[in-house]
Amino acid sequence: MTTEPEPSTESRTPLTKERVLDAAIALADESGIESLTMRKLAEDLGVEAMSLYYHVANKNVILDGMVDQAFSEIDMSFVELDWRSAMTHRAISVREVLSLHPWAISLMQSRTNPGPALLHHHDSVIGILRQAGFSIEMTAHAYSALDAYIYGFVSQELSLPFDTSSAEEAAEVADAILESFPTEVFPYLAELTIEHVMQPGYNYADEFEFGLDLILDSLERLK
Amino acid sequence: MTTEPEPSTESRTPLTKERVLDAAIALADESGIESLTMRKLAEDLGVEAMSLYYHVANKNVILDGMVDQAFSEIDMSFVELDWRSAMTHRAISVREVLSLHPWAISLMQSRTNPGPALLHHHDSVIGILRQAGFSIEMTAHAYSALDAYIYGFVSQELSLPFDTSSAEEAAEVADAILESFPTEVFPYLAELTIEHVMQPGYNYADEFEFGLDLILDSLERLK
DNA sequence: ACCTGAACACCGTTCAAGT
DNA sequence: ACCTGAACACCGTTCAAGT
Repeated sequence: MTTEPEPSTESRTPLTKERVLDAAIALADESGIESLTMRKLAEDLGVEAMSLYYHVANKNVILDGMVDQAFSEIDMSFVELDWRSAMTHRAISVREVLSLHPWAISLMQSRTNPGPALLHHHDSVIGILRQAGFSIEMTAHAYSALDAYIYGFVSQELSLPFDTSSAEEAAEVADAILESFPTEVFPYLAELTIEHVMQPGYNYADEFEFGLDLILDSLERLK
Repeated sequence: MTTEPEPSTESRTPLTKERVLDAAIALADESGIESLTMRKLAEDLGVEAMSLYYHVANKNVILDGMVDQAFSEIDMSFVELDWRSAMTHRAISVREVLSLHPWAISLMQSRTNPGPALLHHHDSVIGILRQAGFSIEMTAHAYSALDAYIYGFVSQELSLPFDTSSAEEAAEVADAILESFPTEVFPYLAELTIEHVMQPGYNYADEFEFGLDLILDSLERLK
């Protein structure tokens, strides 16, 4: 019985901003952004909370870094495709990354310091539209509409209290909501829920590409 | 010099859940959702923090109530219009209310208890689409796409560090971002910023209806 | 019936101090 | 150079107690 636990080799590696960021992302991925406290983060890294302040100025620096890290994970191979395929692939890839890191979209919306990965991503998307012949103005319109749609869809999806690719879970939740009011009071809501959402095979996740195509169809026409 | 300050007539009115909710909304509107603490809210109401727990089970009940209150403020007169005008007017009205209560959209996304005002709103929108001849499936597609777009646009707009209906403020912020990197590194981003965003008369807020029309145009074609 | 004081288990952060 | 203990000014919430 020694008085000190053996120091793990991991905890002996000196801290760096990178290690702090990686640990913050791992913690937020696993336990949710509300579990990301300076004290818990320090614990995961084998140090005291106060040690973190030697490597980052404050918690906001960590949050900004996490967002940019997430953006750097977006698959950029869409830059090789024609504009419409490129927009589709980038939308799917953005959605994938944001679903993998459910904290990212809310952080994005509360933080306003664009990092290098975000700027690079923006530049690539704008470049594709410009090279495809979209005017500057139409490029701005297109980018605004696509981003609003993508972020809005993912926000909605992440805020639903069930896995959107599971028809069973969706049906259960829909059923619970249905039972909270008489169907005569909200007849159209009841109809849509019973005859669509609660049907086997319904998949809210499938709505993503449908809505995306609505926007892309119109853009193609206006090009 | 009396030992007790005169009790204001206001603070003598007994608390109710409604008064707590109204005060919570007033506080969040004025000082931001991060200022809404049980202690500050109690102070505004002239009681101690612990008194609030006699009227509401916990803070989440207040947050849920605030969201539904905001939804009840949406102008419902769109129900009289043809489907396309109705969708446009309801989108504009939702955006207005969410801009008036900047805390509402983030609360909506973190809370999952739909209140009566939200359910009624959903039912009305679905009813318009169904009566206009949209199939159940197409109604689901349309609603999903429109809501994703509306909430996404408002989220983006509220997260920008300037008033989106001010061309001057947008240009200033754009200029600051531009100076954070050499223009050769992100040429397309630089071009869009300099030749569009920083031009006099540019108004990000104007993008809202353009993107909305992209979706509505496609829906009209598919109807 | 309605409100409160004291307490608990948390936060982020500062600062002087340790090695 | 890197880490920490103690402290500060906060949180939401419980509970027994006051009127």
